[in-house]
Amino acid sequence: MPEKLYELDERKQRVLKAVIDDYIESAEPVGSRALARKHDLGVSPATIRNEMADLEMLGYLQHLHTSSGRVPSSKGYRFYVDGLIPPKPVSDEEKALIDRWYKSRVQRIDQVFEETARLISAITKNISLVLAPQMTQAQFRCLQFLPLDSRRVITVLMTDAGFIENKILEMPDGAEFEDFQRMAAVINENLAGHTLKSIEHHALAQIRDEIRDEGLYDSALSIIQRALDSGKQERLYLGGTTKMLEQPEYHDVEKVKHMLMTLEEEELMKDILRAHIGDGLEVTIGQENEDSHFKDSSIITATYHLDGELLGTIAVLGPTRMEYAKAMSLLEYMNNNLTNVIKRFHW
Amino acid sequence: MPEKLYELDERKQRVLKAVIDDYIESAEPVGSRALARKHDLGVSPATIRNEMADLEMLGYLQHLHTSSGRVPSSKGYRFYVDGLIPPKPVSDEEKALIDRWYKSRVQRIDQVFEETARLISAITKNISLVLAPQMTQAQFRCLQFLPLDSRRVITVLMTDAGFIENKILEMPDGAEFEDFQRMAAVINENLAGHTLKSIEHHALAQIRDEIRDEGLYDSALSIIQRALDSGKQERLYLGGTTKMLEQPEYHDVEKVKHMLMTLEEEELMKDILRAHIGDGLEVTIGQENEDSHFKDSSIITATYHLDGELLGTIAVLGPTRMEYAKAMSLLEYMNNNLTNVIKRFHW
DNA sequence: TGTTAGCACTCTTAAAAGATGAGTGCTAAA
DNA sequence: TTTAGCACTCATCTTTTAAGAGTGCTAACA
Repeated sequence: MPEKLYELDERKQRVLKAVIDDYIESAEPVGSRALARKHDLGVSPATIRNEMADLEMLGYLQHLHTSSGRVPSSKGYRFYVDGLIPPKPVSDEEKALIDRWYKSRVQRIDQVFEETARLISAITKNISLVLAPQMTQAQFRCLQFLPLDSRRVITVLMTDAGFIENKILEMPDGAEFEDFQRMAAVINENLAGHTLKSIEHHALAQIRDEIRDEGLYDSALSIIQRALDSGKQERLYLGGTTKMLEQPEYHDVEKVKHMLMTLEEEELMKDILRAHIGDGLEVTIGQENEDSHFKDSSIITATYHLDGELLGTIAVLGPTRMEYAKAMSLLEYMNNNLTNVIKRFHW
Repeated sequence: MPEKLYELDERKQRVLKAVIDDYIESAEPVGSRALARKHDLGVSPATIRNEMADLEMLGYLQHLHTSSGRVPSSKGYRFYVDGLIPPKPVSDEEKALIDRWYKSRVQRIDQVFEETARLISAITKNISLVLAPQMTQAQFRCLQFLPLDSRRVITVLMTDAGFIENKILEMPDGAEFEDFQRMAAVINENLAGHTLKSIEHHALAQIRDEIRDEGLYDSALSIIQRALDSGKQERLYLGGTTKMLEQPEYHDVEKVKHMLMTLEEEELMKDILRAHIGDGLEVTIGQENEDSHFKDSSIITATYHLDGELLGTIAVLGPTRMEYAKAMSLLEYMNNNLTNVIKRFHW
């Protein structure tokens, strides 16, 4: 049966696309009559009924109740996303909006991520997630100490991606600020250009040799350690928890509560995003989600890079009935844009 | 009529208190029979009915519909809060929880505020707002420059309350890093101990005299300006948007959406909190709120201080039917506690 | 053989009608 | 002044009814 290869003939595909387009727009189960009226498929409702029955048998559509129209299944959406989806590029107005938005709101680099999340939510009316770069991927640029008082110094750590972290440290007994400055010189010489990750594992040994003083070395070690620590975790920015209420799927407070509580589990959400990291755009639909919390949600992720280095992930999370075309092209655009915006903070 | 002075005799007060206690707990309009059963007031439902009718005439209670029990009015809550409220101190377990919470989660000072908001929401199941100190109130401690590359320096600004802000700046043409260091010395000598606010207005003139170079002075000025800018605004931390869904008042998505959208207007919320700043605990109930968005909400605020200096405000925002006793004592406790926690970051 | 019209049937949703019950207000008696 | 009693009001819950959208199947048609 060569039919097997192309399970869906051209008309079935047209019907499927029409059903999904309709459902995405209306959030109501779609019936044969309405379908025949809106999209002119050139056949009668009865024929469409037959096609829909076939599509249901094949698993692309679902019946909620014996009566009442059909709704796409995960498999249906999958086929739609993989082949039927109409391109819906980001409009010029939207591009202009995005540009203006960044220009007016972003000062510090963490605001880039915050505003990116907000922007994605504003445009897609869905929840957005932005996983900001692990600083471990970033390269060490320099570490400086500033005297604070007789017992403390401020450690300022910089990476090549424009991140600056600071931390107040107690000086060990007997140490002078000059010792710290000497240490900084040694450290900077040895570590410049290394990724933060590799610092942890290798480069410290060399420093040990150069700093003769055991006690000072130990505190240097713990200082770097602690300075790195705060930069180590990826940060997750969340947007659109208000916007999502506009989706009819969340007109029930219980569902909202459930979703918000899930989103609050930051580690879980990070894991999910990390698991989705692939190259470019990745769409995970309903049942395809491993986590049971998201069996009726879809997640679209895009990973952004800088000079070939993986930096992070941006994502849209919403009901399976989602404007995939729009969300996907937006993420793609934001993806490229984000790289540019970050570069402004990069030197 | 001496009665006028004490509009409510002792029994009326007991009835009012019982009604409010009941309503706060159940969120259902309370009727005379149920009241007589639960609280033993020693009189029959009929008598209570009469008392309630009086209380309604006097404006302390309200009728939703001809039938169905009574609900407290803003005036009723006001009387309750001012005189009837049963003390409900923070329990030892809660104190322990708070202590552990801070110890395990707080590293940087901004986390203090973030976690304070989260904690208040967790305990009161209501929205919490924390208005973090204006850094303008804080005292300038020192400003340091760090070389970044040939064209840029990193500016690090410290205040006595432990805030550190940093910012990357372009060096003006012809300037050397040594110039910046010289400038830092001048600036530090002149500004140490001044509040950030006063710096803006006064102290800069002296610096002008000491730094002879006009061009350098201008850039110094803009540097300080920009470094201060980011610290100038008060920051608002918001917590409990998920927790609020547990209140029956927010079982309607439209109300939730409305509230969340209002909360998103950061400047509006800041203004409201600023307007509420008084000494110690302040309770604003329902209609007493000037902003129309909060006519059926209550806001409890507490301001926290450090060494007599106003630092900021913490607040609980919820439906008028709120556990005032609990929220008030919690805020009072957090208030003191916050001062201690902040002191850890203070030197 | 694929397409279509027709029709019985299903099931949801909305509106109407009734039943229940909590609560009030008033009157009259204690 | 307090209380019991009773008629009355409304919200709410359940049941009933009606309407409408949609399906599935059969038979006719091109």
